[in-house]
Amino acid sequence: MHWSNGPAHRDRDGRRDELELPSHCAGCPVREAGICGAAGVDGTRHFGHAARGLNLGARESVFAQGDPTRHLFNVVEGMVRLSKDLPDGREQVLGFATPGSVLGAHAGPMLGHSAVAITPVRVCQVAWSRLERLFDRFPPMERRLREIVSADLEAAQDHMLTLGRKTARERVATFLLGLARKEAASAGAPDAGEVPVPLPMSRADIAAHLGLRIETVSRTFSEFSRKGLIRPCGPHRFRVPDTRRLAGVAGGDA
Amino acid sequence: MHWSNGPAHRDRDGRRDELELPSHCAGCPVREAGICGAAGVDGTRHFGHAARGLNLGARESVFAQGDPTRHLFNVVEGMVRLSKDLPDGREQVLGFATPGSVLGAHAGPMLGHSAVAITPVRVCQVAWSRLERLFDRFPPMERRLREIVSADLEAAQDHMLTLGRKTARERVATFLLGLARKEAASAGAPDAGEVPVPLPMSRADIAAHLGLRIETVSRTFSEFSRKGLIRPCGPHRFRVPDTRRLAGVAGGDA
DNA sequence: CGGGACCTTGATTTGCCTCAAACATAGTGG
DNA sequence: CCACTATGTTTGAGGCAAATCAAGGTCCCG
Repeated sequence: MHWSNGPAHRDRDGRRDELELPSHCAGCPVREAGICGAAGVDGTRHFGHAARGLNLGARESVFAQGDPTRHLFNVVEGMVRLSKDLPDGREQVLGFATPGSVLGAHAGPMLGHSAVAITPVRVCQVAWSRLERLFDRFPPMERRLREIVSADLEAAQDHMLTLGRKTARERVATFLLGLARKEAASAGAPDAGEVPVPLPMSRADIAAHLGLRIETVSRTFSEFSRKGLIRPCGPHRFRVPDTRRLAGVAGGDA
Repeated sequence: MHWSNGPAHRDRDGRRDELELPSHCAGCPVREAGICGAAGVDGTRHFGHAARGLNLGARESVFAQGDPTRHLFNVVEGMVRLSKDLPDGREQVLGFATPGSVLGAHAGPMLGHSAVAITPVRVCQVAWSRLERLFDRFPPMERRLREIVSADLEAAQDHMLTLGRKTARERVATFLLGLARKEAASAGAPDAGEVPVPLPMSRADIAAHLGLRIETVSRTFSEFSRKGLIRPCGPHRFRVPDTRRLAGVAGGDA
């Protein structure tokens, strides 16, 4: 192959691509799931040049409630806690963002919630001003963003059902089952059983997510352990021996 | 004006427009707020031809949880109750759609909730298959839809805070205040005080929205009346004498 | 080995739910 | 026009699930 002056500069179809991507995009694990991958290699390249990679340590803030809506973020690695505060200090955790999640997709000029890293986190940051120009050029990117926001809305609606109508036991079971299913899906496991599920957030975060108090969450974890619904491996990891049984306690959701 | 062969066939800029719109779009009150108005008169015309107007009576269903995602709906007139059911019959009302709201913007193949008319309703129905072609031709429409879905997501997040962290009194106050503000905004009033606010939904709907029981909602209404926080005009209309005071009971939300 | 953050467990209180019944209001048919 | 029913709303009394109050335990890190 006399025309090749280096290894793997063309992919198996003979098109150039990886070569022309910004270095921080080349091995990105969420490219296909994220906005950047929606408009082909050309779109990814332009997106990559408009974006900036950020690394944050645990407890560092991505943005705070009330900040101006200047950037969109794509979570690449780690977990981010999204929360909304009442003026008197009460706090609701809206959800936990994982790789592939989009943050900051607000319609208004102010962000309605805060985003704080729970674990070390890598995010991709793009200014809205640049993003709008990208969307004009690559409409599939905007479509992808719309689909992601729609999926977030559906998740929010599921959680409204949980908060409004489920008991403490059902809420905790729903939460653990959701984590386990997500973990199984991202690990490619067929069923959520016996996959060790990481639980990086604190009991306080879980309580604030489920509309409960720390003590109630802790008691419910203990009860589930006693009944064999979960098998904890330290306070921040667990297994689900019988997915079906946990789903029964969770009360379904369709 | 010898070239004019009829009244008002050209607008004040001299361009043709109303003339070429489908008759059901000509006087549409939500055109500017909706998806259809996002891409100029040309976009509205194409949207109007792809859409079908539907009139529904109270209690009639727009769509049901589990239905395939085939159409997008734009509410033109009336109020629609969005709800999500648990298999055992418990139900959470996710929200109440009013003129301008978009329904059926789901990413997945199945609808995650039901939509039922509370009052007589007029909606505009478009098949997703046609809508996607419209979006390809008029990207601003897709942008508008994205913005609407983002706003819905933010509303859902506000409601998660209400469901997860507020007391019964705060929930009811938040709900009534929200209705009053929306009514004042749509009536063009500067403040929500003294505008009579319609309350078309039943106590059961309100309870199912706020994660409470009917009795609790009714008791709280009675308490608010006694304290002068609201002035009911029959069970389905009320006034807010002092917006500030009601907002105090609502516990804020930013 | 001391200090602090986090988690678990126990005892008690309470806000909302549950159960129960009376009271409106509207529609129906005699 | 008025029983009669169905549907929705209000009010009352008592119970319970989760909050609150209060220790004590565990883990990590300096």
